[in-house]
Amino acid sequence: MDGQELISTPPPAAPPPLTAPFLFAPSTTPSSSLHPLPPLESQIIPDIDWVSLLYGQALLLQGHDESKPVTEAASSLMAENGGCHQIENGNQDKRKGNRFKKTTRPRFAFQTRSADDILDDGYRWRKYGQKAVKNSNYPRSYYRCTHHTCNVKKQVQRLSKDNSIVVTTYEGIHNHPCEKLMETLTPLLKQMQFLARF
DNA sequence: CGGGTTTGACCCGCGC
DNA sequence: GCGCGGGTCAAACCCG
Repeated sequence: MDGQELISTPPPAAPPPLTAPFLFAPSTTPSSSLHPLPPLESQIIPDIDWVSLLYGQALLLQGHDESKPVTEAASSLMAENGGCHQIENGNQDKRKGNRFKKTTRPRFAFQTRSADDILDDGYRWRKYGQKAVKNSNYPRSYYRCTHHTCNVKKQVQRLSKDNSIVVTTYEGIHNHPCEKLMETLTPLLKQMQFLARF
């Protein structure tokens, strides 16, 4: 996370009051891949909570309804916050099985100014491809979340206009806790549970 | 040896 | 129908 800056525009409407604003602040600002990315000189947020950006932990902290799948809860949360735009994604899993099955997956893109292509968002990613993209000097990298039940993907590409800008596109929502955040929070939660007994 | 990366091949949608 | 571009696969390779 060091040396990375989120570059994005504020959402059209003011974000709703949140129980943990510090967690949600970045998540209300990503620019959609459906729309032109914001000008580089727009708002810069130096410290980003990448985990909350992906909603999963925010849901855990808010104690989301266990009966609901995380993805569903996350989708509704996203709709509430108006932070992410959903688009219809075709062509999922083209290669094997249900090739032309159309699915709707949340997808959003944002820009960061960073020397590193890979942003430490708290999740573990496995690279599964890299392609040279037309009209771009830099290749696009494809990553999948390594969690066995998670089907979240992301694409990372550096802007040819300004090679200090990295465009990251997330597709899908994590259906599992973030390992890094859990590592951090577990001792705290244990301590809180211990103190709550008195 | 297991997990991650690299990279060429393959597949599909789309525009002409 | 064909070629192009984007997305994915999977074998080979690398590394701790």
